Amino acid sequence: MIRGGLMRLENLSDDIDSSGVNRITINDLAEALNLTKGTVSKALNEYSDISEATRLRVQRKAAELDYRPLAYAQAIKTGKVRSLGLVFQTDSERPFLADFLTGVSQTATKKNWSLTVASAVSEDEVLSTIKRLIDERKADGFILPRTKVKDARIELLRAKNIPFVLYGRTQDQTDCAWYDIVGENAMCQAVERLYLLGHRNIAFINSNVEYNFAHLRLQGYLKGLKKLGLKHDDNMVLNGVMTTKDGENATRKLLYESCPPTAILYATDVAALGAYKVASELGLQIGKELSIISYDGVPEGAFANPPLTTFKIDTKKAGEQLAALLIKRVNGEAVELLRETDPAILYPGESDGSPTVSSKELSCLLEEAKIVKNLTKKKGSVYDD
Amino acid sequence: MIRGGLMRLENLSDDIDSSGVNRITINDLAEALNLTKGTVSKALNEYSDISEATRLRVQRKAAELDYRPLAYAQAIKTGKVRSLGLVFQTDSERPFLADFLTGVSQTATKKNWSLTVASAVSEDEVLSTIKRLIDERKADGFILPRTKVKDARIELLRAKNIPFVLYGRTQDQTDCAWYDIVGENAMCQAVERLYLLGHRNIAFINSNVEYNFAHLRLQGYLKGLKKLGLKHDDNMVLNGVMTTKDGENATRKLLYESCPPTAILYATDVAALGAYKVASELGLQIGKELSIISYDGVPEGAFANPPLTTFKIDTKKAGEQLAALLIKRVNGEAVELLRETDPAILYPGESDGSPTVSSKELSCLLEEAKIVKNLTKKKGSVYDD
DNA sequence: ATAATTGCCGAAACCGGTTTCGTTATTGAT
DNA sequence: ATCAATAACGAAACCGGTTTCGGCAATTAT
Repeated sequence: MIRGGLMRLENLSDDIDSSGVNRITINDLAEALNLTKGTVSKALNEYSDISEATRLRVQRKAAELDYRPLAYAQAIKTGKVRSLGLVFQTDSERPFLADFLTGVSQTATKKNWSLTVASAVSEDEVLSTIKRLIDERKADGFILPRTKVKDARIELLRAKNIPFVLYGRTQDQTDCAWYDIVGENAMCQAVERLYLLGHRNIAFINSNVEYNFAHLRLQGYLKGLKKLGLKHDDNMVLNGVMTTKDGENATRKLLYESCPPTAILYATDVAALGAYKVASELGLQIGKELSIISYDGVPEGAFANPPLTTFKIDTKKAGEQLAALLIKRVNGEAVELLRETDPAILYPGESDGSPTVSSKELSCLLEEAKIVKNLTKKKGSVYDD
Repeated sequence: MIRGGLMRLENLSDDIDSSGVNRITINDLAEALNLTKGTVSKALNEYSDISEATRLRVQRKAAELDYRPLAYAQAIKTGKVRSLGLVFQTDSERPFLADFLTGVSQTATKKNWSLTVASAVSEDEVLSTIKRLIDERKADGFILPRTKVKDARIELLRAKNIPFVLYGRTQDQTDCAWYDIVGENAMCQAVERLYLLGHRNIAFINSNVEYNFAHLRLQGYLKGLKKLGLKHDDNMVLNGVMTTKDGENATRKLLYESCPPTAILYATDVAALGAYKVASELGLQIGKELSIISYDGVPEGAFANPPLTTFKIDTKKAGEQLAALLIKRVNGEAVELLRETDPAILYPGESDGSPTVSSKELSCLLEEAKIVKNLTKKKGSVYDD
């Protein structure tokens, strides 16, 4: 530990020894077996020029001594660190993150891989963070959540020839492996369900259509309308709704139309939760005068009153699948074999039902409510921002 | 790429080239500068035996060529991969995880470190996962969230001499660095606040006292009682309440006591949220007949009706501090200098107020409510499990 | 003027694995 | 019996950095 007069200027102390205390290396193992480390390595990696007998002998001894190769020492030759990269943008994906991480990391752990995560506040920062992780080889490949129709991350990784898998799909599918829930089918199914309940004026509150999932859900909604012979009204579709507050405003806007919808379909639960506030404000009973259906299956939906009818997605499973797919991708499997989808499952709540009033009657009801509301001073919450 | 007849049995394909395409290595840099790689390395690492002039020349050239050393190649000599380890147990810490990760990873990124996360379903799995990450050197040190009074993770890392920092404190503080919010002060303050509002019968619904934070919050509650000359009643303290459902049951139990509390203090928001269901069930107005205060500052609390009075913690900041502390720890700073705390900040909502009824009156009210409730058949939710 | 010191850099070892290539003993073919 | 092929392992190069050590030139001390 003595450096003969030289010093790293920034180094603070050397007395911490967290380094390989008693670590057993491949040399130790080779010595114990009276073999060379090359042979041991080949045995552990199942090379064909090692006899069955010595392979077993080596593997048994390795297990006995609890030998585990240093990931970074392996990487220096193989170029692989057995780590999945995940860079998420810190905005609205909150409700799913924990489940998602659990899924990804459990599968990674099971296969002796690990997970390197980073967060970034903007798209540019996401890109630069991915670049850094690539350059330093902290990850062998990346999981890209929330894919956009045109996604800069995909272009980057494609250009650098780094493996990746999408959570979601995208426009240009070249080199893309993915896992996705077919949300468009769910939306179509939702329109059908509302139609069968008697609704004829069904609106759609969508997320930002830059995201591929929102793009697809809109298609599903439109497909549902077409299938049932309902005509599409541009005023009945609002895009770009990302938060509960947005959802609140969008809902209000739709209800203030001259011919308000008796049912609203939401692309996301967070948006749909905004409807509850508007409904109580306007004295509407959700599931009666106004029916709503949405998508995601966040816990808050189940606690809402009445419980939200929604299409639930299994976020943990998504994480598991994506981890497995990416590992295969890094190991060189063809992307065409690495594309999976699952359906979203409907969880009926009590937020949808047969309309108790027609669109016109609803309009009258709301006219009255608006007058009452303007007379009553709203009491502000301390949390209001 | 030809292996002369040999083959790794498990390998699927070799034609994927995600390895260093066009990566610029330290050799390239050395060549461009007409120096040896050793000199370049020393220049970049600010060794004192490199002249100011060449140091600058090297660093400029490195920036120009966008040279970034491979983390794993550095690690092979230094033993450090510049990565923070975080293994979380997948149970109830959901609401904080996203913010926490954001904080940790942002600070890590800023200092050119990365974050390796894993999840585990049990304490044993947490321990084995930490062991694996150590053995493979996927992380240089660990952040331990949710420390227990006696914590097996601490014992493990202490024994292996691996750096770690606690989110929370613990009983045996040997070798421990930490960041924590002084929740015990918040609890004491809450008791005081309720006392000043006129409450004399204040109950406490606590989390599992195995966790150090719960242990401390109980101390804070007791200290508050003592300070104000209120006598401590064992029936007014319930431990082990972890979920909203638990909180509901615990609240009900307290209210069914012969002398029910007019105010309940909760160690966590998730527990306190259970009170809302009980209150609506029993026809109690929170903030009037029953006052509640809790701790954490989860978003749901602000949306609750009436909004929850709670002590908010800045989880993102906690992540940032812990990342910074751990990096310093890995760099060899003494633990005594790496211990930080912050106060929890009170966010007054409307869930606490002067009691509108005495404890005895409340008891009568509840007696009536119970009879009514038994007559009314409760309509089950589809989400009930 | 000579010896000792210092500043600065090159040469080479080293870290712990993986992979290539060479070597020996054995087997099979002619 | 001879030769080619094969099976199984050893020897050594190699990966991309870091760190030790040695050496030369310039400076300082004697």
